[in-house]
Amino acid sequence: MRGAPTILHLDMDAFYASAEQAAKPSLRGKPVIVGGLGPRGVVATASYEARVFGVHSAMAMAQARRLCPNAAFLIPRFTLYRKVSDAVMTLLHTLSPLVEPLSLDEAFVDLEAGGTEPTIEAARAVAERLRADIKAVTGLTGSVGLAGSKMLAKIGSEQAKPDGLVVIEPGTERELLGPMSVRTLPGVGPATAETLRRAGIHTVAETREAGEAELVRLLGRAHGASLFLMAEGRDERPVVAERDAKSISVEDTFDVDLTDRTRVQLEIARLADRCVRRLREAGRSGRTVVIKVRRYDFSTLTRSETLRGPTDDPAVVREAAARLIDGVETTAGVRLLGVGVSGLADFTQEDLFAQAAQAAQAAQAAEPGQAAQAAHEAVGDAGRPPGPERPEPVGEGAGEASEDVEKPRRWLPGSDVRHAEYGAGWVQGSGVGRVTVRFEEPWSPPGRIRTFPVDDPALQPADPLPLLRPNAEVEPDAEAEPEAEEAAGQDGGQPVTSRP
DNA sequence: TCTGGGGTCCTAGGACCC
DNA sequence: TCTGGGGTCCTAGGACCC
Repeated sequence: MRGAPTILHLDMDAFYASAEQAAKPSLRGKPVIVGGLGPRGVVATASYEARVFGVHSAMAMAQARRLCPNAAFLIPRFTLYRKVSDAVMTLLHTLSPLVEPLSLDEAFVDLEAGGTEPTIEAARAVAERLRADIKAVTGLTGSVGLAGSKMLAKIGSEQAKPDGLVVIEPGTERELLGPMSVRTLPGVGPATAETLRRAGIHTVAETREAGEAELVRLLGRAHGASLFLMAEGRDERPVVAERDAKSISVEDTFDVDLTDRTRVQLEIARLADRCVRRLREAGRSGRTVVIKVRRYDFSTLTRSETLRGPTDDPAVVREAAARLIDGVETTAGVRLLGVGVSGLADFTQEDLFAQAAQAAQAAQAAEPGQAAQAAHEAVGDAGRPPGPERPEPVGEGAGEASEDVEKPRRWLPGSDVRHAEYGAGWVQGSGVGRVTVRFEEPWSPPGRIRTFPVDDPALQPADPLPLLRPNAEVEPDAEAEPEAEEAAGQDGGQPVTSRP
């Protein structure tokens, strides 16, 4: 707890939906729903106009369509969101070296570590300027909470939404928290809330009154103790700059349950390859391979296998995943499959080579019986030596030949296109051999719709346009804050993203 | 047309070791 | 042969978060 509100929490407002409205002038002021568009999709973000109809994150897309049939339904465009996010995070780093991102659209900043004077006035001034800079650099709005702890800063930004700033003055925390729902506290989800409700605990004040011993009895050691501290407004968790990932995983939900065993095995192999691709992009390797299976009835199980040493070899991960799925009954139907890797190490391929040699030495030094055992463990059931043997390119040729086959182009609603004659636009919808495109740019007036055959060669997929017109004057408080200007103009004053 | 995808942390039991 | 106690690793599941 601090005497001054120098912990800042930033939360961008309806981030994905707002980015889409900024990119697509015809959608401004209208309900926009971003999420999975398949039969089993869920809502990722709903614009405020759509929330009026009761649509919210994590809702089944089918229900969202019933509640708000006239909304624009769009697939997420993570490339765009990541670029906007990078620009925002760059602004945050001008405030302090201690920036802790929680997701693409959310972060904590320790202003005191960045040299902001520890007073309400100074913190408020920094936050107001940040909000203005975010607006200038991205065209989007973010809400900010300022408080003496992470928990209160986050509660503040929630109260500030949309497009606001709330300062929670140190000393007022207990009074503020008392009447709030216990669901407000971090770590209290549906299950914990239900446990507490059965014990007659609904508010933060009641949580406090229950006492630590009672909370520990109800919720277990760690959870009970931390909940009691939070309820008292005591939160000493420091802002920590980004930590290394501890696991990497990929998963797919299928439009129709899988029952064919061979298909299940094929999908597991593809997922393993995708997972390793991500692992390698991150420059990491992993030691424990996990598969996840969600069955037709939504029951979910995981199976894992820990290797002798870390690997980033697609064949090794594929084979481990294959062994694991072998032990899982799937005949009744599978709706989701996943493959993940944990126990991550920073090793690159070369490091692993040295490590494998070391492991071999260690095995030799051990008693013969143990060495045999160690070798067996390292190899699993596949009869292969430990370590990063048989390096192999991931991707093409890595058991995914079918992906190279020319597929019919799919025009997903919301995706960017470019037409040889009409220029930049986005897919509004498609069906029965036709695709409808609206031609507009983020800085143009709302544009017109045209329809083409899906295989029209003049129509091509495109990269997202920047949200603000390239080379537009961007002056986030230029004279007062040269650092912010630099952040805004990484590529010569062009904000957020660049045109292909 | 019920329920995504990517993560983190905690718990608990058994193996194994000292 | 009536029987410890702690520490770590592994596996599986569950709650929670965005």
